Amino acid sequence: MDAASAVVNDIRRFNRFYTGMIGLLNQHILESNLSLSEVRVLYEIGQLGKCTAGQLTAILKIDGGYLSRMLKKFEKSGWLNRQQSTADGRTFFLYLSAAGKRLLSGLEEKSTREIRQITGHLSGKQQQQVAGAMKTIEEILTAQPGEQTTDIHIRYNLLPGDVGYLIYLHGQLYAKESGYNLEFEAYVCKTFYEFLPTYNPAKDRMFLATVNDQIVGSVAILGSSRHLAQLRWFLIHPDYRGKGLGKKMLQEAIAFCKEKNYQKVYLMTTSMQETAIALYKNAGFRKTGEKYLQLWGQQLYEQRYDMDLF
Amino acid sequence: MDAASAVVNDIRRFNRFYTGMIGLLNQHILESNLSLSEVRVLYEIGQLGKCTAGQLTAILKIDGGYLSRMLKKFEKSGWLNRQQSTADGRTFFLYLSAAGKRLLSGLEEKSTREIRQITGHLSGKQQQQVAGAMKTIEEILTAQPGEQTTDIHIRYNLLPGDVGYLIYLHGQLYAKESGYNLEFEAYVCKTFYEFLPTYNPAKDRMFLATVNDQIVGSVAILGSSRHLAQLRWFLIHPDYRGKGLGKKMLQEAIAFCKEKNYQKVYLMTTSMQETAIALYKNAGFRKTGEKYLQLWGQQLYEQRYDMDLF
DNA sequence: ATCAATACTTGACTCAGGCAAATAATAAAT
DNA sequence: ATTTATTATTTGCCTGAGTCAAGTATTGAT
Repeated sequence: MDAASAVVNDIRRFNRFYTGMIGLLNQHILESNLSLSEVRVLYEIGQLGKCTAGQLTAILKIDGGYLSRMLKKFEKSGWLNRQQSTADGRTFFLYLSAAGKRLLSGLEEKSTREIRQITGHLSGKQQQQVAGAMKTIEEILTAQPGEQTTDIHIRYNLLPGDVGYLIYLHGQLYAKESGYNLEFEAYVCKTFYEFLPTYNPAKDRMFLATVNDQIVGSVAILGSSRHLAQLRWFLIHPDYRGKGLGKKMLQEAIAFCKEKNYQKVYLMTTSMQETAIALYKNAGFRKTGEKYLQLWGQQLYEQRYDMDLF
Repeated sequence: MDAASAVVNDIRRFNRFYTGMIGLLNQHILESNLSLSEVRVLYEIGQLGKCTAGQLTAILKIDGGYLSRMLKKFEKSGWLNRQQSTADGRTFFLYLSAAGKRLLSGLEEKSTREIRQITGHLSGKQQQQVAGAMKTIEEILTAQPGEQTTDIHIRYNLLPGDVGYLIYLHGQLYAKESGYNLEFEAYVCKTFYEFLPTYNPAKDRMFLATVNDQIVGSVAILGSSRHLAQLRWFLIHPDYRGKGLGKKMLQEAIAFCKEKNYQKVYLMTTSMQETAIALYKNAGFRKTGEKYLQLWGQQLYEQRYDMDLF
């Protein structure tokens, strides 16, 4: 079975599962004298505030006639107020009355209790996982084709765990993509270990691209001397490549160099990092040195790139 | 709003979203002359193979009378065969006939088309993400309270990324739980950097507890000399504490020491690591030294624990 | 043999919800 | 200005999904 079919099966499976789950989670509706559709309508009016019947039929995809009767019932029960539009006498604006709002919040409270009952025995982390997974599904499935779904945030401070996570990313990605062995990870370890005691925000800066607080890209500028800076630890997680993130981060890094009046910035890389090198060149770096090395279980050319800033 | 309420809201939100989604995904059912419940029953019989009406009411939580009529309809349509149990004349075993199976596979095909329509514009990765998120939800929500949901696996080899991830875990957890600053993470970096070049499986061993290939606990034995070993990097992720994992890992580590004929094993820790110390003591370690230090942004007692192995 | 429990069936009913025609207001066309 | 088409909502009419309770047949326990 190919990957696409597997996905379809997973989704179908989940549908079946969640059909049952929704049944469980909507039991409170059974206790009220409302139908699921009625609750959905009430909720939607509560959310939209001022809306018309037409909007509701479009959003909830329910029959207009059915809705009309529902609204009549709501009005009769005192949950809903209607106000004819002055601009268009055919339409009525719908509002929940105080009683309607009370009803709705009562329903939400019951729903909360129900959800708590189902998720109560889960650990905090599991609950977070479930909520996170739900968000993922919703975001991806509601995204319009081509729309940017996840927003990437860049931060500049170094928090506990960041260094380790960066080493992890380097170790894992370079092993996967370039076949580097564990020595490389030890080397990265060393670079961070040597850097940390000298870290000074006045001359050094980290750029950490994060998605949901998880690092997906990095680059750093370290002041080597008064006039020379080194660019290090440039890395973009494969899932977030091709979105201009790398370019943006390099731009920010170079802007920082200029801001701090460095005259030159350089970086070390290897011939294997073709994608990164393309970005370096694009940003204005030029190759200034090359040396053949056998390192990290690979045969490679260590290269130096430099860039004059002013 | 506290975290728990946020989770509840996320779930409620998802319910609303997925209620609509299920509507979309079940449109093919409208085209057939079957109700959602009928399809669910057909599917369930198809899955279970040989089942009884009672089982179905229990699984799908539908009314017995309704089910009875449904089954009659299915039988009449030639989709279902019933066979009275010889052991219990009240029950009938239900099977789909060839026609029933055909009907079901036709429905699944339509459903597949529908899912493809919705997921078609997504990238392969996004589809994987959706499917993965769905699995997460299902797994977590179907787990029984107290049930071991995730199985923890212990491995002994060091893969690319492991070192970085361990540093990450140390940096993050010690910062959160003991307030250590970044210097601590640098220190951990150093310990790994110094260890890696000397790593020798004949005398050293890592123990990495993983869940879905993600490290959730660790401990290591490093041979200091022919007769003395050091236990290091003992850590259990908070979500996986209190399950006996720490105890088990220490036991394995000590067993390894004995296997390699070390006479003594020692470890360094600080007075703040009370939970770990309790486990150390329980495993047979005794405190042999203590020194006051100001380190990692904290005031603490560095302690040494030793254990004679034979 | 009797009685209670279990597995399913049948009868009687309700009400959610769909469809189409009706009504009423507005916009467009002549 | 009048007709015609369109849109927003309402009403009448209907079906069938699903519920509840009583009924039948079988089994197990005493």
